[in-house]
Amino acid sequence: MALIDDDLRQPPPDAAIVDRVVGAVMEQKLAAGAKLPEAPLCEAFDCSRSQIRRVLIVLAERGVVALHQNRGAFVASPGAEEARNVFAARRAVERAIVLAAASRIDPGALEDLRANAHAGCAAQARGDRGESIRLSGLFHLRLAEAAGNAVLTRFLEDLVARTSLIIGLYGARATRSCSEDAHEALVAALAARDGARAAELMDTHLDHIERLLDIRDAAETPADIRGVFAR
Amino acid sequence: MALIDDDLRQPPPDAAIVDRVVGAVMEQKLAAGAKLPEAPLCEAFDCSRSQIRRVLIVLAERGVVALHQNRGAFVASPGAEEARNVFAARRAVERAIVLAAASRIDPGALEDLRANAHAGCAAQARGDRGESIRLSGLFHLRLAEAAGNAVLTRFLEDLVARTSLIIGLYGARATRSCSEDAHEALVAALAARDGARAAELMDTHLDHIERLLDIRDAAETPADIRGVFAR
DNA sequence: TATTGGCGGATTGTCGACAATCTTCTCTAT
DNA sequence: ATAGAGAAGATTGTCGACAATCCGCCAATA
Repeated sequence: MALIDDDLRQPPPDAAIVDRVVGAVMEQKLAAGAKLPEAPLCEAFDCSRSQIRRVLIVLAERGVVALHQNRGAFVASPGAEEARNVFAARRAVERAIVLAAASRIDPGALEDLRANAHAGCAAQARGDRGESIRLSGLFHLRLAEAAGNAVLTRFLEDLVARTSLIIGLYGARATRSCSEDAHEALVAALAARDGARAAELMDTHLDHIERLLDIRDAAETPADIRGVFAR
Repeated sequence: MALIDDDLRQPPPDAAIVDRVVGAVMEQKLAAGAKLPEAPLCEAFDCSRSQIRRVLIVLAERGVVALHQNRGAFVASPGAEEARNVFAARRAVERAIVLAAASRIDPGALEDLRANAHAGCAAQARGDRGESIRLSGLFHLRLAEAAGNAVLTRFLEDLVARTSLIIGLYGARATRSCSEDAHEALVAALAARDGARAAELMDTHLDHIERLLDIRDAAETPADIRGVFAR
């Protein structure tokens, strides 16, 4: 029996909390603009306020939450320009990732991706939107890991989370997060070690997702009046 | 006369402190691995410990400092693999930046870059290493701003700072931070709106810098023994 | 009825104090 | 003389309390 780790739970490490919040954003459990008060977060992860505060700083740095002076933390709500910039950045980063992956991916990782693409296709076929989104994000992240560049992987983690927010904000209801066929085609190109083709497919894939969205700044709300004169 | 902002100085905002530290790293005033105790930082920016602590978290998130449990903050010291990954990421990010800049840069920004490249060349000619490094970094960052993608610009800010650390760690004494000719050639390609050529030049430029370095993991130092068994 | 002003509760920001850990110096024993 | 144990000092991590600010509600007035 464990003498340590008794029934009083120890608080999770910072990174775990960050991942949980990012995960919630990616699965669209947290909508863009949602308030994130400190007290509920403390209870949810039962930890101290200092820890939550630290986590919120990290999330802000990643562009997933926005901190407003004396008003607290909110899930980020990217405007039209930022949304387009995120997609452009993703194209740049993922292009480099597939090029690297094409030349160094191992059979195990390849099979992993294939299974993921297949499962995603199935989830989408049976209308399981949440699982489909989750698997789609996971596909891109696993691919990044297979490319073996931790710096690019880190960049992509942030971009994927922000993309989820963007899809939630600008996505029409018909939007499927990822056409899973594209993932399977990508796996095929990677299996053939055809980097150029994989890069082309990835670019088309991301462009397709962006085109399915209606990225336009919303008409100014009463709240914007505040922003105009803020500071 | 100013009634506000009297002679008791208010502490600078977090972002200002972050920029100062990043700037010090870029100008090689702070060597990789240097310890950053909280108390001296508090005095330097005369601010509270909580603020410094917040800043250190941000810097850690950017990969510029490393936080060790109960040991404090240190300027990051990228290993060989991380160093190569940073260069690969820079190639990906800067390629996207020059492609965007080639089609949308305005004459003013172009002239700004030209002047920077010229000044950098002069600084290098007269052996002013510090100024040369500073201008070189500035060139890439200004170019990123001209590309108009804040997300990519942010990525590049981190990468440039980390590159400075890498050059400090692996650069032979003969290493010039940037062959400034490359910057002038880049400006010419941008002026001609030749995105493909600019991308090619940038890739060569970064590759050249990387090749001038001797990126290999050092033999394990006594200090590393601690790290191996830490935790 | 709609807008303004003000009050109370709630939330956030900051500071100081204390506990935990690490580092360094000293002393001792082999 | 060197290695190891131990104590003193310094540094970091965490918590709680207090001040400052914001939000929602209610009344008052035009």
